[in-house]
Amino acid sequence: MDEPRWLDAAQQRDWRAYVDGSIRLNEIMDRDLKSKHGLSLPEYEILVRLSEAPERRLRMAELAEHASQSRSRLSHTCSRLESKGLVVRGSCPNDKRGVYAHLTDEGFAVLERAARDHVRTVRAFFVDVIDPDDLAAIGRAFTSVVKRIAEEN
Amino acid sequence: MDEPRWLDAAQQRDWRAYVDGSIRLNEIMDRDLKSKHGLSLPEYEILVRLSEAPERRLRMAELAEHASQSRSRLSHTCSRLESKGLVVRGSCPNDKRGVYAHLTDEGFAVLERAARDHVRTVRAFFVDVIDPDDLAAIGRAFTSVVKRIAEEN
DNA sequence: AGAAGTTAGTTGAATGTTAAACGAGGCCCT
DNA sequence: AGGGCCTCGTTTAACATTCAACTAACTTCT
Repeated sequence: MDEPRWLDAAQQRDWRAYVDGSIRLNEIMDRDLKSKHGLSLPEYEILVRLSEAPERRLRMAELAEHASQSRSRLSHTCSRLESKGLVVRGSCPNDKRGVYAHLTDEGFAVLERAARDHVRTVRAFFVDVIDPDDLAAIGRAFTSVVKRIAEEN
Repeated sequence: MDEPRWLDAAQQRDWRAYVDGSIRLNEIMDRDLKSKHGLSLPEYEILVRLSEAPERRLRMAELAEHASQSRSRLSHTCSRLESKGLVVRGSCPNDKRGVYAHLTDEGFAVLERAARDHVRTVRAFFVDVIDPDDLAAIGRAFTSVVKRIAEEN
């Protein structure tokens, strides 16, 4: 039965502030991108990762990993992005199972415009409202979290 | 055209660590609750808020606010919870438009069991892998974020 | 009182996500 | 070569979420 170690009051307060804030922050980002650029946050994330990759393309599995999405979800989302003309999929020369997702010029253009607004929102609701030291702490903390989760598997 | 203030390298790193970590953390929590207790994370959140309310009940709008969900979403989710027998809805004496969501005894029992596992997961992947000072920083930071978002409207 | 405007909550349709199953190709071993 | 096993990406159907429309009830103003 084994009683768990419950969080103390301060830990609980901090954890909840995070849970709450992160949900609301997500909503804001999503709403903002959708209304101004017709992109959902996950779609935006995909475009970002592609834009940073060499030749602006990535294998589906890599892209899924970078964008923290399931493969299935990525597959669906890419289909949508493809039908909007922001991404094209092509086959992979050395591995015939493989598929490259490639950011189109239009995709890049949309992303460039979206990123301008996005960074303003990130500042307005996150970076510029918190202490720089706290931002660094967040960076450290979530880097540990990501590492911990990666180890799990 | 008004060039935005882009994030510097450190800010970008920290922001991304957070985005990445929070997505993955959510997935872990959700998967864990689902597999062990048949609850999604949003469902769990609803039960928690109800359990803490006086008489274990809240008006739909308050509950939506506490659980950071849209009213529509809450309505659907509550229907599901109701059909599982974890929640019942009843009418509100003074405001006839109003509806109370009320945690059932079974809902409370399910929550109690789920919470034990949940806190372990929260510790294993979050609280116990980060520095206590960083946790405090997270608390401060996201409290500001929530406040900032609340002011927006 | 009663018209106009607000707020509470739900609904249904469109959209997005998840979970499981699948086909196709690669890899390794004998 | 070919059997067994793994990975790649997609597909389908079930499920959850969003968005806009809606009813009912409260409020305000005259």
